[in-house]
Amino acid sequence: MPRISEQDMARTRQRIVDAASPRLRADGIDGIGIAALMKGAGLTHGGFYNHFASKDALVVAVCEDAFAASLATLARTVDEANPDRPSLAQIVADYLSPEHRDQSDGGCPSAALVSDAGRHGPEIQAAYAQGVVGYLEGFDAAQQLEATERGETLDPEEARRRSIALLSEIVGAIVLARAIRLGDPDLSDEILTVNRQRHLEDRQSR
Amino acid sequence: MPRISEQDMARTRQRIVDAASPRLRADGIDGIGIAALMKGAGLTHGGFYNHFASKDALVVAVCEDAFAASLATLARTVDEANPDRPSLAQIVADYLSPEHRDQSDGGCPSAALVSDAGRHGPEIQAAYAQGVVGYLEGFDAAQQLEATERGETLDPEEARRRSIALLSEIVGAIVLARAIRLGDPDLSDEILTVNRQRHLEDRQSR
DNA sequence: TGTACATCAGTGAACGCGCGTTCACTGATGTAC
DNA sequence: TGTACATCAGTGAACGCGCGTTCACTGATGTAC
Repeated sequence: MPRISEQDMARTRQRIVDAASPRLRADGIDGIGIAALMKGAGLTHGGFYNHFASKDALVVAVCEDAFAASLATLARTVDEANPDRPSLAQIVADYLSPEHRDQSDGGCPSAALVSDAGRHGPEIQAAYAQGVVGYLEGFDAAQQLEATERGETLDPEEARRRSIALLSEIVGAIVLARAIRLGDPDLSDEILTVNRQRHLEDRQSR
Repeated sequence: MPRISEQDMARTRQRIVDAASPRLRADGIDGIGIAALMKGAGLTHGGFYNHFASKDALVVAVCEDAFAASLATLARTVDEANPDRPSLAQIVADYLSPEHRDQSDGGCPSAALVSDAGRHGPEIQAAYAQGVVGYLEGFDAAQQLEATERGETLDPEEARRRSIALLSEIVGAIVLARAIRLGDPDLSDEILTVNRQRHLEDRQSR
């Protein structure tokens, strides 16, 4: 009965999400309009509401999607089947790299959307919070695995506290580095470098 | 010759800055318009350009003003003439309090404007960067004073690294806490609490 | 002191533009028989 | 198999609105004489 299959509908919807994701991160939720986002997906703006009830609903979908992709990378740190799995330190080093700072349209949605989420409603904040929960669980798991490999045990509550502090520090570092990239490039680099090094020291002294 | 004195002009300009400062922090640079900001200052929007060359110029002025006020509070930690001067730990505890999180229109401009700065031009980023430099200098000075009081010496480079890590952590913690306040209030509180406690431990173990 | 004039901060209409959302329409696809 | 009809994803004009900025104007204040 429908003109196109459910599968095609889902594909188009995903195309909209894929096109919107980088632009929302780069320009902010209020920094780019429906028309431009739909044009980026190769569509006209009127059809948007066949797929989403509102712009907020799209933002929720983008949050879910972007966090899922980001968490998949994090999950590789605990993929015991993968002999080349990255360490948590490696993940942090990548996160705090100048490349990640300068790639504002991709990368971690935590960093790109954090202030936007704070200025929007409960639906968007709930989607964002789910992503934060996922990050903390990923950090917890990575810490536990690395402790086990060193033959140590790690109190789950202590692991959680470290995960929260780690997420706060890397999110803070990258948003600060991005905020002054054009205004004081040296200080921007220094913020990334210092936080990268401090995390390495932490790991070594443990 | 001029209709009103230079002093009156400066007063009106300051009134615009004072009215704009909380609203820009709460709604974001792109979240509120010139007309609304001028109305908040009791003026009509057309006169705006008698005082500022552009909206960006106002944002620069607001950055300078808000950081100056914030840094004045920080400077009290090293005011040796003040017997009741707050410790750095107290400053951090206030910064990471639920009250500061919920007062999104005031408080630290670092936190409120960090993502906005990242999405705007070099002028705004330069003003923002100046504020960050001020914060770091304030943290350095407070650490040195507290080390001296404990009869210790603190390597300036180590102090700077700690200042950078501290600023990253508290900015990250508060923007994350604000981003999920409506979506997961318990986790929002937990992020503040954990970072507060970690900072206290740090100080004790040193 | 009184009058004519110049200055210019502030007013409010207007500029072109983009916003989120609605809606009458289109035309390719599917079903019914 | 062929034809009539229903569905509905996608189109593009339009809704009312707010944006940053410009500009002709106003009227209170200052200077000149």
